[in-house]
Amino acid sequence: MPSSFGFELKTLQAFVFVVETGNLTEAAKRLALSQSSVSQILAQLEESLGIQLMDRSVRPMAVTTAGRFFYDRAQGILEAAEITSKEMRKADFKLLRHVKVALVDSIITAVGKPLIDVIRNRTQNWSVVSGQSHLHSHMLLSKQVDITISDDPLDDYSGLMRQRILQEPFVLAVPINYRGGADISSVLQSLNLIRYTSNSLIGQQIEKYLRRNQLSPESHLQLDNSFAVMSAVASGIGCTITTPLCLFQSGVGLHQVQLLPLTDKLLRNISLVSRENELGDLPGTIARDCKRILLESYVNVVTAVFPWLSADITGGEAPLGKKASLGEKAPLGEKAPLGK
DNA sequence: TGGTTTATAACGGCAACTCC
DNA sequence: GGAGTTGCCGTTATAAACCA
Repeated sequence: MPSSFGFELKTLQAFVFVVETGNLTEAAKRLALSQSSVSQILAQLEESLGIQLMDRSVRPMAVTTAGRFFYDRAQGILEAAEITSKEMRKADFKLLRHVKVALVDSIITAVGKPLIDVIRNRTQNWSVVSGQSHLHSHMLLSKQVDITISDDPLDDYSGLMRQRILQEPFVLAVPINYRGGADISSVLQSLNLIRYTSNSLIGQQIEKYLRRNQLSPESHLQLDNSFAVMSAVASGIGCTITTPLCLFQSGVGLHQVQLLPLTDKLLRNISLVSRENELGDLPGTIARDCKRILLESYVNVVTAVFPWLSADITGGEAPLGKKASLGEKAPLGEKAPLGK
């Protein structure tokens, strides 16, 4: 099949040899072809490109300006082809070349360092972007990233592989000196609700929950990040509905607020989503590592302060505290197993 | 003018394709 | 599956152009 580019690698090789030797006969020797063949190859190359690469008015023929430009490009193409050829022959695909991961802010703030270490150890090259989860779906579908770790499992799209790495309950966060009733109606009667902005996924989930429970607190304060929300709660401005991970990643001390359970349970899932059949077992491996990291760096810390949360924070199907993240036995409060 | 380099016509080998 | 056809790629032979 003729190449749609107007040249093939072998043709480029011949042209490069002609330029480097300045001589068809010498180039032909290097290529183990006849001088005639090289002459024809060169003529066909010029015809298909529609431009003169060699000046034949002088002997030996000289390269034209266009030819000089094409020579530089041809060298680059041949070098890339050679590298690719060597890499393919080595056939070492245990490490993927470049993996791009999008992480929801709460994950990267809470466990970013160990998680990036995991990605670094599993790939040759990597890049991580953060941001709000609603932006990640488009990036994954348009192949701007390879993996997302966020609270959006992209259930509406096919051809994706999803692995839940954390399930946690939404909770009521109230100032540390709050002494009123523990149910949400009582809390909202005495405290302003500090909301997450409605364009965030977590904000939308909370709004849905409020409508379902026929609660319509006034909207005085709407903030776009967990640090701002939790700082406002800690300083006594009001209460919020959030998750333990959001509190954990906010940087506000766990002892600076009270957490109360929601009577009508609302859960938040953090999932690792990747395109099917593209990355081998890497997504599964990273998902397992994520669960381990979350158990060690987050769950154990949070449940030490709020033991009643241990029943509701799970990774995968089983409660993280009871069956550990990797199917290992690590009761909450005990040291999670290190390493793989 | 002879040696060197390049272009071109004619031809062969081979793989892919078609037809029976 | 085998025979015929086609097109591509390469070769040889040779003519033409260039240079010292």
